Amino acid sequence: MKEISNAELNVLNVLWQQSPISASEVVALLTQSNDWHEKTVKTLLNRLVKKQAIGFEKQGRSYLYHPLIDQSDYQLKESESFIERLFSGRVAPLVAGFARENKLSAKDVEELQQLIDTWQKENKS
Amino acid sequence: MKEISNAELNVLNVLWQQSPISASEVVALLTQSNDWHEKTVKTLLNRLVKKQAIGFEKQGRSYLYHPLIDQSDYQLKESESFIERLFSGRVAPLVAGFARENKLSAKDVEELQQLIDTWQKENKS
DNA sequence: ATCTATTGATTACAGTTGTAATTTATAATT
DNA sequence: AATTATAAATTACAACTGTAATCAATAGAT
Repeated sequence: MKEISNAELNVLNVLWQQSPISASEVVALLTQSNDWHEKTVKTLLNRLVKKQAIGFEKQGRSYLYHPLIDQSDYQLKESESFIERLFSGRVAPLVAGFARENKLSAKDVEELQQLIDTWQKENKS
Repeated sequence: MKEISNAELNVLNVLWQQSPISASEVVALLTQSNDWHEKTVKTLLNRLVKKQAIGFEKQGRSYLYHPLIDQSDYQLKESESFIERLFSGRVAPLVAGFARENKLSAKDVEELQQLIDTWQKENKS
């Protein structure tokens, strides 16, 4: 599938949070948070449709949009390629950067500990 | 600073591993690994110079290039923006994806545990 | 001294992206 | 029915990207 640009991802993020959703609602959310013009949001919706990242159903005069790609799948694929490009494939150094800059929340740490515990249980040699 | 494109990052990664380094060496490495034409690599070197991401010194007929931006700084800034865009700023879900797909190495896990321990020591309320 | 090969500089060119404005179709209003 | 407002579709346009080819300068070879 075609790459999703940064601006487009903002739109997709909205649909992942709430869907189906009308163009006007997306516009309302994004003109606010991103200070975008209505036309800009419409363009991005169109491009996402062309890229087959989202779909829609006619709802009278307007459309109701919904994602066609799964958020987890997308997150995983992008994470892998990001980590590969910037960290030669290893994830710990990324987390180390966050730790160094105090960007880890207590919740993050708790979840990470949980992941590690599970991993170790499963990989008990 | 100007954004560094994907293709450019490949070049920068080479300089972060070895520097100073001549154009011909960079070309040798990247034509191999990335199947790029020599001219392509030269273009990318030029663009990185224009973006002030790398610099060079004349070495007779040719140049010796070196990075001007710090790899750790770059990694951190990009990681933060990536995590923000895809995971609303939380890093644990990214690691969870890696765990789920068995992309965590033993070394990763060990380092993560170390990070957590340190974090907890420092955040002992 | 002239020709040639090499290296850096400039130019090319189509596709993508950010950021809309314009056009067209249609639903609502007068 | 004619006019207006609204939503979607099409068009715009410059900057950035990927991917080179061509041009220009200069160091070596003859």
